[in-house]
Amino acid sequence: MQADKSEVSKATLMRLPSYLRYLYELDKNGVTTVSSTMIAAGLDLNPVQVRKDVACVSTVAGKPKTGYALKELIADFENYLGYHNTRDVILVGAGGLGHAILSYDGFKKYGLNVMAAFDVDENVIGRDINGKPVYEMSRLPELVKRWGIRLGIITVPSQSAQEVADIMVAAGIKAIWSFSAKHLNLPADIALKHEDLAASLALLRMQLVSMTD
Amino acid sequence: MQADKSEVSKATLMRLPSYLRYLYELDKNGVTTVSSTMIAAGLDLNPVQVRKDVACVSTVAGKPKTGYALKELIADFENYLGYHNTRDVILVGAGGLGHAILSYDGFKKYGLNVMAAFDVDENVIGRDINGKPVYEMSRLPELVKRWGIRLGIITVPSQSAQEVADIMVAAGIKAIWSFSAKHLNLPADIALKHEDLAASLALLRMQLVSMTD
DNA sequence: TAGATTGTTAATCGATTAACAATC
DNA sequence: TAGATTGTTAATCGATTAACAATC
Repeated sequence: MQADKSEVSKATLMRLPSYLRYLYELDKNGVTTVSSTMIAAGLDLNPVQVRKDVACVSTVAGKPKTGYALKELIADFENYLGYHNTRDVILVGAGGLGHAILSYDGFKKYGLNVMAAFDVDENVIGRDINGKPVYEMSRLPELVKRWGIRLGIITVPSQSAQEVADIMVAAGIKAIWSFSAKHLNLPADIALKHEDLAASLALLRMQLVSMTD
Repeated sequence: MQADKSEVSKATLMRLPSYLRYLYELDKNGVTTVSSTMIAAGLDLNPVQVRKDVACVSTVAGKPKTGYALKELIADFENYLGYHNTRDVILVGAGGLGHAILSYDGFKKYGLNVMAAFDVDENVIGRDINGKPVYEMSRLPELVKRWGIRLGIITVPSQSAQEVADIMVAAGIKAIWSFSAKHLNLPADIALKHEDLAASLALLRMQLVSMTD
């Protein structure tokens, strides 16, 4: 019943990876069919919401009384999320967080391949982090074009984030994943996802305060 | 006009830190008053939304025609977000990401002080990361109680995340900030914020695909 | 058959945006 | 005064949840 991808809500899209992780777990435990009720219980969600979300992704209907065939459902999710369709990306800012991301091989299973990093710091340029070369910033445009890169990760201090984003966009990058604490002004046709840890923290602190103070 | 904190929506709460960052920038540039229109333009938001958000936080009304007094507004935001009210926290999992967080001193300005880290890896236990000691996991309950810690950060591999969360809760921690790709089952009275990078990535990839494929 | 489960339509809830009176 | 701006009420939009017929 797979819907047109543009019709799937942002909220649904962001839940899909957690469904898939749960399905992998069930699969590892030898489960062969799964119901919306089971998924909902496992992830603290509403069963109706699970059925709606699954309907966006799955190519075959679930069976009343039994639920969904697990292997099929996993394949549908992987396919929908493009986990087998690897995309090359680059990263700018080989500092603490950049280093951690370069060292983390887990993005590969999400279909993300970090080709290289870029930095302005002489001390890291030319080095190798987890097998990934760190190049001088000035080489970014050339290599982005050569590799056909469309997604860039920003892990630089906030005061440099806008400048780096502008360089990425000029080089032809179409989507930016930023971990810098800075609002980026970008052309409307560039996709942007900003990880704002201060925002998360504000939410968590307030929950904590309202709960026990 | 400061509203009861529990009435402020999650969405508003998560925007507050980005407002404050923008206000700091204006202050640095010598600006003394700011209008909702200006903030909205700077952060790509709707001016009405800005006025509503500001009303949740500010203790004085804005002036028609001129806007808000910048210094006052900054103080109100800092106060509301508790940035001067430092909270001690601990972190479990001194791997790549944990290391990056321990090395990052920027959380201090958000009122977060990472006291120490815990791990099970013999190679990091006893070491010091950015002046913060790494202790054996078994010492967590004792130190959490001694220091009165109420917030814990989880940066362990996903297969250990639930176990670590259970240990934290048993030790008296009331809020968990998790970076592990795993849904955590927790008592209802524990606050949880899960940073799901796979979810962010799903959103970004889909924007990219719908835009240019 | 009876009962658990799916898929969908309708109702509700929450957040954003539009409209507008009040104000400096 | 005229005009820009605030603060609030009403309308809209989007996402979640409830209700329920269809189905194996």
